[in-house]
Amino acid sequence: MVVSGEKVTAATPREEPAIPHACAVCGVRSLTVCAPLDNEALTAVDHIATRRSFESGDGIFDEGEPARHVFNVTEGAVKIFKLLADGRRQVTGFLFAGDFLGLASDEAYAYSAEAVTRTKLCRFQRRELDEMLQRYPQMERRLLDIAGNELAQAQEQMLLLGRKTAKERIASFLLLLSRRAKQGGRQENPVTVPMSRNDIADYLGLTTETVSRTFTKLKTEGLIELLREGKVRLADREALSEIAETY
Amino acid sequence: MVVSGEKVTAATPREEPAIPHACAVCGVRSLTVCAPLDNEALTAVDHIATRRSFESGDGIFDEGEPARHVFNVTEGAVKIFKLLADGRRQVTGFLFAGDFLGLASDEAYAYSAEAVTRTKLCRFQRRELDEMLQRYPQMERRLLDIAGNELAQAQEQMLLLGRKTAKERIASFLLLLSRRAKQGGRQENPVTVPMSRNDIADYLGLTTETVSRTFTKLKTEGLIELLREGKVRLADREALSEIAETY
DNA sequence: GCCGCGCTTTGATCTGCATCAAATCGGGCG
DNA sequence: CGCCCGATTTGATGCAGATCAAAGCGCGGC
Repeated sequence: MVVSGEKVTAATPREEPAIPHACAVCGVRSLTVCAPLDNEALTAVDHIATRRSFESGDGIFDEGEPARHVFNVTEGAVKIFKLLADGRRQVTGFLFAGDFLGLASDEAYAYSAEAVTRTKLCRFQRRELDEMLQRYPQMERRLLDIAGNELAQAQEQMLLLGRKTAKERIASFLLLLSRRAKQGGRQENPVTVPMSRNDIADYLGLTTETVSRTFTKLKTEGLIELLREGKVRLADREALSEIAETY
Repeated sequence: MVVSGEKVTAATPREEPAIPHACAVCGVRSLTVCAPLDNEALTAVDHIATRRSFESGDGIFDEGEPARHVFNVTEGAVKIFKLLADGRRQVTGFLFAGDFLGLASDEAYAYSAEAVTRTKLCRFQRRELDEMLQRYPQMERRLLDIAGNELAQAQEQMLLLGRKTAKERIASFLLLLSRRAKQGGRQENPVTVPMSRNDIADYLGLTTETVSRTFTKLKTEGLIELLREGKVRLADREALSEIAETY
């Protein structure tokens, strides 16, 4: 298996250069399924991992496809989504550095995944990772924790989709992004909003227009400031929290 | 009655109870986290389990409460839900015999749980179950599977809440109930709908009135029949599937 | 068997967000 | 630097489902 490198060295069937190993210098390890691993386990994981890069908009996998791989996001942002036959789309999550991608017990992916920004992933054969999980039970326990957190997050999102108003949804979303940025060691305020209005709309069960109008309204009310490069300053976090009714 | 053909360790210092343990005769074991356990493990599980009964409407636990227990539903139906400060409610799931209740890695329950019908639960101290999971890795793997399935189901529900029309939601819901009834060994058609219109509304992100109207419309169109005791006959499953766009 | 009350159904009206439409922005590229 | 095109914002109108209101009904209790 050749890691697709730069064109200049394309002919060489050699693997990555002789860095100790990539996992050893992984900046997001403490956030991932790899967090509890000792050196021996980490070396083993390193041997079954391959790194892949994606440009903004690149598909990573499609719903229904055989789920042969799982991933860790090491850089960038990813959206996962489901489609209806007529093209209606629901974004069921955004993933950032440290997040696990591909958790689903079934044979096939339950959703599609696509890079939102330039993104780097750490990829595993599911079968090989399963062996890992058997060898290192602390890894399996960690994965169960991750699954539990995702489930709680999913339920929070159901509450949002089923019962919150547009304004509450946007406030909740901004606070979620900020919270996630903080826990990933990124800047929490102003927060970077790397996804398009349309992606946000499909995540919040709204339309692009409503998302845009609601941002404008929050800005007019002085609760947020819209900055360059998709950054948003949460000017009155207190008030936003009150509106969101959570976090 | 002793389960025949299984090994009985002569060295066991403890007597088995005169009555076989409840786990041995558990009718839903094959559906639960206990499915992969051998006799020894099952006996251990039996010792840390207590059985509890609930009447329709009884609370089982509340969101935010310290999550000291986890449960298996052995009979009946349970709803889990989250509330907003002003009383808006989102039912995030209905659980039936065989379902696991309380999966959430955190210290506190992420949602409230309440019996929808007369219900029986098998209750574990979370701490004791955790020890179990360490002793019996196949149980932990099973739990990870369960979590994966719940996650997939949650995403399906987000698609429903974010993007489906009222009619599509009701059709999806009826098919889901029927599918779950089948996999739990209950009658799939006509399907029993044990929860109130209001609970259904709070699950589907609608109002009671819209749920009622939509049932009526489906009936008028000949797709379903409303029978006694909350049973619904799916008269044209084909058409319902087409409307639901899934399953 | 009858009563009463909560649940469900049906009806009339209202509204938040969708839809349709069009300007404006902004950033990548020659 | 200026052009171009998709993304965003803003505006006008429509509608699915919410809300408000009032009958039906069905089930448990007596």
